[in-house]
Amino acid sequence: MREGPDIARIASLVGDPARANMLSALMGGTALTASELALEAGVSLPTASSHLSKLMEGGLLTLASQGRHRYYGLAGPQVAGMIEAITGVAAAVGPQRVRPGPRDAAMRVARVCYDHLAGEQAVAMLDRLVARQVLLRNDEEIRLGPSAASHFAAIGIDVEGKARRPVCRACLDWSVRRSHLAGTLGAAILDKILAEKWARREKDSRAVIFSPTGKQAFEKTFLA
Amino acid sequence: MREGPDIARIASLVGDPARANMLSALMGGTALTASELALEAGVSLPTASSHLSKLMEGGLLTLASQGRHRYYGLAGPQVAGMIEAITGVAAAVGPQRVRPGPRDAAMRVARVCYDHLAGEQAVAMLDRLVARQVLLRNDEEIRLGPSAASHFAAIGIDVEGKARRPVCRACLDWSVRRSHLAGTLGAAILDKILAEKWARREKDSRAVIFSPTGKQAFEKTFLA
DNA sequence: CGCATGGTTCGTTCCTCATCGAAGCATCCT
DNA sequence: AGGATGCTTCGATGAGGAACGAACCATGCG
Repeated sequence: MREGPDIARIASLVGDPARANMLSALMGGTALTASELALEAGVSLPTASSHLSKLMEGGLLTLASQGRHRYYGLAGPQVAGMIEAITGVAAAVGPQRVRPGPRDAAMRVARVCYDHLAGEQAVAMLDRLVARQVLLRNDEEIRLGPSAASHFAAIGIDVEGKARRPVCRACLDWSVRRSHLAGTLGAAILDKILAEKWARREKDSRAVIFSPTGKQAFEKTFLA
Repeated sequence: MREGPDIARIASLVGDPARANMLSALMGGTALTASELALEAGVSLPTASSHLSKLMEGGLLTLASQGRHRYYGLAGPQVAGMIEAITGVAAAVGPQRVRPGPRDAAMRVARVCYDHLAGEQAVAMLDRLVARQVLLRNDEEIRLGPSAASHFAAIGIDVEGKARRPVCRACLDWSVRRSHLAGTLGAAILDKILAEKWARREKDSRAVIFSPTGKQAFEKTFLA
């Protein structure tokens, strides 16, 4: 009988399909209401409410009440990192997805993963940044190259992260079997893309849709 | 209803207390037999066996049969990383451990965490390496400093990792609330400590006991 | 070969927990 | 105020799965 942190308690919170779906949905980075999450999880509103209070009690979610709406969001990067880790194992281990899911074609091209960009576009971007040695990669480990600071400064992104998170991290993509860029840099790049209106987020989805000109600008900036 | 990797399946495997205890025990890095794991989890042998076959089916464990013994071990660094992530959240979230557990004093000083050193000694070592700028740290992110290669080469450790894992990573310590060094470098350092016989592993425990002279050598090498 | 040890399989019991309908509370709109 | 929307609580139902004892295979030893 060992002690230590109650890992079973946390894992079992994620271990229910309905709750897992909710958490996955929240990996989109935006907070969602109870009814949206109920829809996402495929359960009735009372059931969802019950799950949400459990997740709250477990400290995995934060709650922001705005009028009659109650927005639930992931409690922080550490929780998001845990979900990522579990998703990675599940993807590696599962024979799953008999059909490699053209489920939502746009989702495979580009989507939001908690607070950074994922999907084929994101994978291509990381590959290119590594090829140009702006970033240096050693499998799962990613760090800034010598030219990184000036390179990103030219785009208007400050890489001197003072935040409580790594500047760059590899995040395994479940659709492709490759990694994309997470961390504060990944988040900053997504911010940039949305701020410049190169792309917009699909309503009620994690998909990110690039406009024709936005795609050009993105490729010019990150895939050149 | 979303698809993607079956994260609930994986999480629910970890979500049972008995299985969570087994996995935690295996974080010690050494493979264990079914009966050892039954003891560790506090369940009967049949129950343990049932859990183990579920973990096997889930792809979380590997099995090595040796005569009439069957050694179960974690399936790989990715699985270990997931357990670490869950443990980190559990430690951060839990009010737990009413008594901050002098449970096993030696465990708090130094213990094995999957394949690297954890505990107060390990935390001190990471702090010192960062202070000396052998390693550069940005909260959760750790990378090699300019002098790292020569510094570790002098000790007989090659930091040029070709492995499928990051060279260095921060791993949150559940006893202290600080991080210690994981990754291939962390593993190499633990190897070194054991190879030099500076310390030995306590039987049936994750505790690592330094000999008086070994402790001196360790401090001279890493805490100077 | 026979016995002991290490492990798994089977069958049963039991309890937790997910689920939903109905009813209740809160907030906003007109 | 009255009604509508968003969400939570309550209570009853039901299913999954964790637990163990007993019996069953496999390996090693004398």
